[in-house]
Amino acid sequence: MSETRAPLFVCGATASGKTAYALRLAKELDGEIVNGDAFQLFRGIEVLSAAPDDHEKSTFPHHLFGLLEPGEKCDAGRYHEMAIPVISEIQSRGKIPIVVGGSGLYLKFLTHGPSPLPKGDAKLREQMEARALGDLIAELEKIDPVEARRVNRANKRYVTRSLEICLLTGQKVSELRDGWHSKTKELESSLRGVWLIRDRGDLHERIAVRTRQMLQGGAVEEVAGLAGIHGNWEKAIGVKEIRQYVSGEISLQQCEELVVVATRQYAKRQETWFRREKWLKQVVI
RNA sequence: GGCUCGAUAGCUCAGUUGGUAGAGCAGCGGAUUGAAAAUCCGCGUGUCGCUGGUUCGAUCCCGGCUCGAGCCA
Repeated sequence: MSETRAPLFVCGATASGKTAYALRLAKELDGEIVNGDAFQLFRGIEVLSAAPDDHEKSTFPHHLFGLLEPGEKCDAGRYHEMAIPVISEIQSRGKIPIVVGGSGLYLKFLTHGPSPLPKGDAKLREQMEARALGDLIAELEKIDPVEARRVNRANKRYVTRSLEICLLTGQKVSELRDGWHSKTKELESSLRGVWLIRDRGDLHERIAVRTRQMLQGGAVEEVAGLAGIHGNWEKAIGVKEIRQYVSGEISLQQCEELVVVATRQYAKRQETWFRREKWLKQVVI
């Protein structure tokens, strides 16, 4: 794997202009685009997830877009498994993989590698979901007191995950995680990537415009068309709001306002994530 | 024209028997290696409409004015 063909990461908040930036890079560096977005993996929600359109995709090879059925399950680990062979295949052809996306956790699996922790167990999670938070914390306390102190106890999902790992491995999560974290630190000097930063007001404006285009450009039809199909895709911003609109609970204008707000909040969380990735080169647009 | 009610944070409103005020939402900040566009945590940002009066002290009480809603003419 030649150094010059190492993947280049293009990160940034939603609506910051990653797609356009990546296409320019692809042209400049003779690269190919690899999706780094958790929701653009799914087929049938291209508009809702702001995936690149056919015209954009026609200029350079695009990988990992719309390859999952809407009903399929996915997680950061599966994404990693799918992306690694695609990236090496691009490199083997002498091209540079340009990974574009805003899903911090998914990208981190690519940049830092997956931890040796076991993947989620749906059945176990269902059981734990039914239990009280205090009960889960008490059990975690018995198995791994260090983790019980360290985990965000207010976040049932994180407590559940910690306990899940203990139960599946018979080991202490805290020790498993510590070992892995210490190993990934030195990796960062070899990573290449940019974080596209846009002025907050400008970003909000772009979110407002894009949300309107999305709702008028087919997102409502996409959501309506997938009625009855359950899976990860339903957690995309806009699904809940569009369903409320379709059922007549709220007006289209209210729907638009709610989606805009949710998108702005998401963009802020993304910036918090990328701010922590010190290896990313900041590019102010 | 008369009467009544309202005017407090970006928005919707609560409150102060007179000691310069607080909720929700928005906003801002943070956490986050296998659900992540998820999930969770922290932070109040204010000429209390304007103007006189009473008072040691007024956002609160009294008068006037402005704006808004309603009722009566």
